[in-house]
Amino acid sequence: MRLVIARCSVDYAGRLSARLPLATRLLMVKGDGSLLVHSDGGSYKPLNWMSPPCTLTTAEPDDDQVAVGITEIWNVTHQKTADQLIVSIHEVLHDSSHELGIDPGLVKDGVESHLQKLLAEQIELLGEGHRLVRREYMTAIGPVDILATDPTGGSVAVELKRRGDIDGVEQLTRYLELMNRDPRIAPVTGVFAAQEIKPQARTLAEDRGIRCLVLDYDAMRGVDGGHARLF
Amino acid sequence: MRLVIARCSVDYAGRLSARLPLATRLLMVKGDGSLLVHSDGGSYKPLNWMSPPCTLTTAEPDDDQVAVGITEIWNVTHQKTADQLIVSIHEVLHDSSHELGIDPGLVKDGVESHLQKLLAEQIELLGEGHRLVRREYMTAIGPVDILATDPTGGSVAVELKRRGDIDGVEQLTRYLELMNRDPRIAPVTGVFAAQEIKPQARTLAEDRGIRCLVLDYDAMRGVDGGHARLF
DNA sequence: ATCTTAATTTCGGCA
DNA sequence: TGCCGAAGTTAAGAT
Repeated sequence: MRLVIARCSVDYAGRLSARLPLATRLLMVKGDGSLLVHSDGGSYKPLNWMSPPCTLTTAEPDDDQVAVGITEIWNVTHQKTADQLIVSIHEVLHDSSHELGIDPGLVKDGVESHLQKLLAEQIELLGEGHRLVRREYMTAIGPVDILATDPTGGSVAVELKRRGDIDGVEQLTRYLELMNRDPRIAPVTGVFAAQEIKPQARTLAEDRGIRCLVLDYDAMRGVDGGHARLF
Repeated sequence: MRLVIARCSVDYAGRLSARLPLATRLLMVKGDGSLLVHSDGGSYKPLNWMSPPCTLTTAEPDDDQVAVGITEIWNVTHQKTADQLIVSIHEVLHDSSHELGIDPGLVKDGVESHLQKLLAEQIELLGEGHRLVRREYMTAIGPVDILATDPTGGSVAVELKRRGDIDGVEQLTRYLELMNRDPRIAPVTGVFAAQEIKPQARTLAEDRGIRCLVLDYDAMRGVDGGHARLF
């Protein structure tokens, strides 16, 4: 990885056109040739960037460019889309290279897929006598997170979210509409399950006859054998 | 901005738990105290990070930590959510600080508004005999991107997206419901126009009697007189 | 300030 | 490989 602090301007031409006026910024050149342009604020998104696979070539400025103070030009071109990022460097304040090696990568815990797996294993959290039919039950407009049956043998469609807001209720509503048109599985009732359900989402769901279920992730994981938390 | 290259491991505890095993990485400390952890690959998203507003404190490792080779501990805590990022540093390979100043920011050109302008100018892409009524036609629940008339004099509401997915169909459906209740403009038909329409969105749209239209941005820009690109 | 919508989204999973 | 949905989404615009 190469780190350059430079006074520069940046032009991007690709899916849109964009320009960064002259200022001092960090240019991060990664091992795969990709480039990030970062300022000293904002959050993790760079001011501009080029994703791999891409190639970086440097060029000498022409006379006009020298006249306005440009000392070096970087041209980063995407290998498939031909998107282009052009960095006009006026002054280099720092330049260092570092060998990082490949990264083992991030290990996550506590995402929706895990919650889905736990609820499938502990399907009676939906109520006594419930049975799992299958996870990711496919419909024409997408997969229902969990399909189950209630004690009477009726179908139950479960939409699962980490945080339950209105979008999730809308999503479940679409599934229920579609599935209730299919005589093979109708009637289907809905359960909206999340670690946290926002009041507006609860109101909308209950107005539509959808049952809300708040899940305790830690408790569910505890039942699962309780592997320790990080801290 | 402070740039540190270090062998380190990172633990995050907040909305989820995550861990980065020991490896050499770039730690970028921005002027607002936020921290990005970057590897030498991937795209612009860091391996892990803490968004502002947050505070960085450093601590000496305890005896156990010294025993496993930790020389320094960084604790980055979000000021509102109490999310925590803990960097256990084993070895510092580079450490430099740089004054960047505030950035003038990115100037963009060529997004959805441009597509809307082009379609308004080339309204017959909706079909022969169509006429523009107006862009950004206001309704009680928000502006319809384009309102036009078809050859029979009926109203046509157009929802425009760069990428057409289900949300856009829902949005247009709401507009159509509302407008068809207004006897002055009813009946109104819908057109869902985008550079790319996802299959599920197309299914939902056609199920609701909404016509789908795929737009070729480059061709539309060419017809527009072909104003020059940046390069 | 809060909410809604777009993004040069990126990222992971599954057909 | 391509499609689809989630993300510690982030960011910009409107209310």
